[in-house]
Amino acid sequence: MSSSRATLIQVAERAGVSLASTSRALHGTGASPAMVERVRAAAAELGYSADATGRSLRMKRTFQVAFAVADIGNPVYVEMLTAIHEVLAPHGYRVVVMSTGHTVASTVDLVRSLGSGFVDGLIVSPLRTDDALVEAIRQAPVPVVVIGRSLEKQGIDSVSTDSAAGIGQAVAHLVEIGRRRIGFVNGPLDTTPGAARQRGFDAATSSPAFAGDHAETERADDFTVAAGLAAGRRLLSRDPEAGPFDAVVAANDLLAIGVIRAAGELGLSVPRDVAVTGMDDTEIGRVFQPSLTSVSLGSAERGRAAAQLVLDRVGDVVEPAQQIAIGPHLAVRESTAQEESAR
Amino acid sequence: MSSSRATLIQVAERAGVSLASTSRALHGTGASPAMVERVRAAAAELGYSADATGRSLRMKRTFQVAFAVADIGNPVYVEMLTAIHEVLAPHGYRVVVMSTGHTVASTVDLVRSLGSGFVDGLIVSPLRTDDALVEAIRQAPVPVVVIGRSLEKQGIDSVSTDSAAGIGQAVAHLVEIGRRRIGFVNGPLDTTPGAARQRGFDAATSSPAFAGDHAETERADDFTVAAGLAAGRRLLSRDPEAGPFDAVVAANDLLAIGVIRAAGELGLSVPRDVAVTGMDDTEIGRVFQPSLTSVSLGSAERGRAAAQLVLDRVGDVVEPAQQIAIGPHLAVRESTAQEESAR
DNA sequence: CCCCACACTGGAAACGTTTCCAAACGAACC
DNA sequence: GGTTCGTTTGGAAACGTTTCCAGTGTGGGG
Repeated sequence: MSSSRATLIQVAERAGVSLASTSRALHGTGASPAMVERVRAAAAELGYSADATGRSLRMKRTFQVAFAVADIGNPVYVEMLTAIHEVLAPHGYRVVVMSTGHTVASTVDLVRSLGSGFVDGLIVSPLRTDDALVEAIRQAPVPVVVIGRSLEKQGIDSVSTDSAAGIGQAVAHLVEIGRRRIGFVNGPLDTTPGAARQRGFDAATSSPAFAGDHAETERADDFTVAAGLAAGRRLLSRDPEAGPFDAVVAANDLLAIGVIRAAGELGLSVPRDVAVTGMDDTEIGRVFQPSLTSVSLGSAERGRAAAQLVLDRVGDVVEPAQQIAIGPHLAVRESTAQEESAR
Repeated sequence: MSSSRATLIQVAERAGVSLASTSRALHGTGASPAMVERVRAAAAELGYSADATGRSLRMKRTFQVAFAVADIGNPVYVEMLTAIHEVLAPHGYRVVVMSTGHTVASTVDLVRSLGSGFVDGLIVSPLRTDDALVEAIRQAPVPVVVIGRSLEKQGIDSVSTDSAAGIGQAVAHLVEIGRRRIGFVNGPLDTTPGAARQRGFDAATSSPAFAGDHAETERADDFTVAAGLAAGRRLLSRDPEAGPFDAVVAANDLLAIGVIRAAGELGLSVPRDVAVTGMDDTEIGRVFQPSLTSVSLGSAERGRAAAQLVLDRVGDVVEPAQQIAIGPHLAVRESTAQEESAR
């Protein structure tokens, strides 16, 4: 916290050569070995390291990428952040964390703020999307990659997953292990994931393979454990004519954990009485007791893909918008173990 | 992703006034109302927003703060990050996430990299500390706040907690509910938290209040669930003369969860047979079954305090290094419920 | 009626870097 | 030995902003 930093000019003076040569010598190209040696020595003596701001101004590159989500604490986003950082850091890019806020309007503001050019690209995972946001993204002065639903028609780079199909996989798995009366605990329908997952559940339970079986939905206020607990209580207290639920599909690992707790309160054993599936395949679900069967949406993989996409874009590759899709896959664990293997 | 952005010069031309006046009009000070109006209009028409890089270069302020930890995925750090972001964002500061790596050397490198001035301050929570790191921090060209142990003697701003005392609280609580044979599952001793927690356990179990009771330590390879599971198995399979363990203090929530799983495997019920405490009071522990009694070290609070400290420092307040201490406190939950209230 | 103080404006410098351009130098070829 | 080419070097501009300084104009007070 002292000693104002050395500048390139000072290095040049110390080495007794011109500013231009100094820059070249340090940066590496077009300088004689003698010059490089000389400048390096001077730089080392002064403890010089190039000022990022000056360089950014000249090069029109900040070497920063922003990652924006509504809630940085959400395990899914944490996993993405980690993956993004892992991809970007080796390329010399820093990651700036930002919050989209919970409304579309605040997300639009965020995208607009890119106008001040503090970042070379943005990876954003919006909870809700509308035309204004799409338009703002299209107008953005730097590459923007959306993690969420595919925005192919809109001509925007996106990394998506098919969470509807993922819910289908969960339902298929439950049917396969003999469950017939399946409840669905979903989050708010006005969010992109909420809507998609509802579609997935409705489609799966109206398919021929499900014919004759029973399905109902209960909606939680939020994608949290607390909301899942409340919704789980409501759902499992219902008394369908077809008989009690023997399985619950949750739209989320956190909701699933809430549901499992609700089941416990009501004296139901998981998975014996009720099998439960989650979605996102988070660490918290993996270590839970019983460990949670969950549909992985490849959070880390999506993060990596998005980061790579930004990297490509920043490299001036002007191509049509790319759509990358990461397929969901089911990780089967204790919460849906076959009856005989459950202790 | 189009239209090269408008510059202040263009706004000035459009408004038909000088560059200087334009800047003043937008920035707010010393311009006539008419001028402000005129410039504002021009800026709006051009969709102007000031370039962060140019401004940074001139003002010698990046309006960015870095937060560096070994593992961004760790729930404790996520909580800190969230808190830091909440404090900094309203002040117009962006948060850059960085990784310290797992060695002291790489942390030193990171601190040195501050020399390139891409950030106005740094909040770092190093797993391990040595003289080289302390020296690097002292030499750093921007304010650095350390979250971890107190660095008062070294004259470095720090936000610390007394995790040793925290372990003491856990032990006291266990003694209070009648547990007499307490095991301790700790992480690596060569980390700052590992060392402190061991000290805390040793102190607590050698105090008069503990006289006559039994204590043993088992060391996990890491602060993870998997390591906790392995260590838990080892510890609980021991057969002390004093009788089987009726409580385990874990240095960490993740370790605690591993221990609980190990107990389950060995047919031991928590909390009836073995009470278990964790540390950090993470969400994952709160929602676990049984919910985890845990020593809160105030992660969010520490994050907030550190952010505030950086903010003060950036505001040129040159004062002696500050030490902020956040007291630990115990959150009692199901994993140490009294025998009679356990179902 | 003159002068002074004040509010406002414009010119220009500065922040630290990279890179374009021209000049200088040496070597190689005819 | 003169010309040409290629390599290396230095001067200077540029990136976009804020702010110092001097200058202009207006108002009011003497």
